[in-house]
Amino acid sequence: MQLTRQSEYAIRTLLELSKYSDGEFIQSRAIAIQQDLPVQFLNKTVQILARTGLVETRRGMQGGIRLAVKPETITIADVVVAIEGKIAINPCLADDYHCVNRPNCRVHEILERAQSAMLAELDKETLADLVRDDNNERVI
Amino acid sequence: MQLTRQSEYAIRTLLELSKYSDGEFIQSRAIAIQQDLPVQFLNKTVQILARTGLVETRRGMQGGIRLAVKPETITIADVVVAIEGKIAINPCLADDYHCVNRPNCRVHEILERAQSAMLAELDKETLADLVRDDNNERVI
DNA sequence: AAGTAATAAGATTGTATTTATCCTATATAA
DNA sequence: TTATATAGGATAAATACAATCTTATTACTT
Repeated sequence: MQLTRQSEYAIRTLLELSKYSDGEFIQSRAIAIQQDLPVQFLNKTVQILARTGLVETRRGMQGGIRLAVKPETITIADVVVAIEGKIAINPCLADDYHCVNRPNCRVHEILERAQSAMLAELDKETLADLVRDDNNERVI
Repeated sequence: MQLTRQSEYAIRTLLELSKYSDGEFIQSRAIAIQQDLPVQFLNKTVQILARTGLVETRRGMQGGIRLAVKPETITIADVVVAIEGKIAINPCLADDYHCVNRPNCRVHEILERAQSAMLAELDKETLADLVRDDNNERVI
């Protein structure tokens, strides 16, 4: 329903991975330290990203995480949708929500417009855009 | 953090009141029936709207609720902010949120831009706009 | 003055969601 | 075969959301 912390973590994770986009696997622990995120929760987040095909993972020694696609092709909206599923800023915008006022409801219509405006904004920026302007230097 | 059902209820309530904007007090029960909302919860919502000055209430017989301002001057954003307080579509946008990446954080920046786009959309429409196009006829 | 009708306000409850953490399993390289 | 890293399930703690209950307060009506 909303943009959770996990979405933010996912963005930061992918942002971090974008800095290394030359095929090498980065350990989740390193990302967690770098971006100050709880490791275990980050691992859960990575699992989701892996299932949706945004990252590739490798277990065992020399294992870790890497982008599965070019950072130019992933928008922030892509990341958010990967984590949250279909967005609905208000319950009445959810697919399975039954409302007596449908389908001709001005409230619904306006909320939907607001949501679209938000998602459009998130769809403007790719990971590549972000990493280009990011102030956080690569430390490790 | 998000646009709750209570926000939607508030919008619907004010929308309903806008249909009668000639100074008469409408009972919350009538609004609840008209818009299919839980009465007690609606009363809570009205209390908030009253505190923020959007509606006036009167107790006792012949009492009820009415708009405190003209429907042309209330935007949907006004209503949402009245109910939710300062909006933050992501925890990192909250005022009291401490983040190591501040103040130079691209993620924060983009989320903020998305939020602004959303609020701008909600700020475009007033209650008067809504009631003009509303399909729900006044029944009582 | 008493009774009735309406909202105000505080307390409480139930549920769902969010944000983790723990533990065991599985894969992989050295 | 051992050390290392993610996978996945279970669970827990915290928070938020939605709703209800109860008692007060206000105000008209008779």
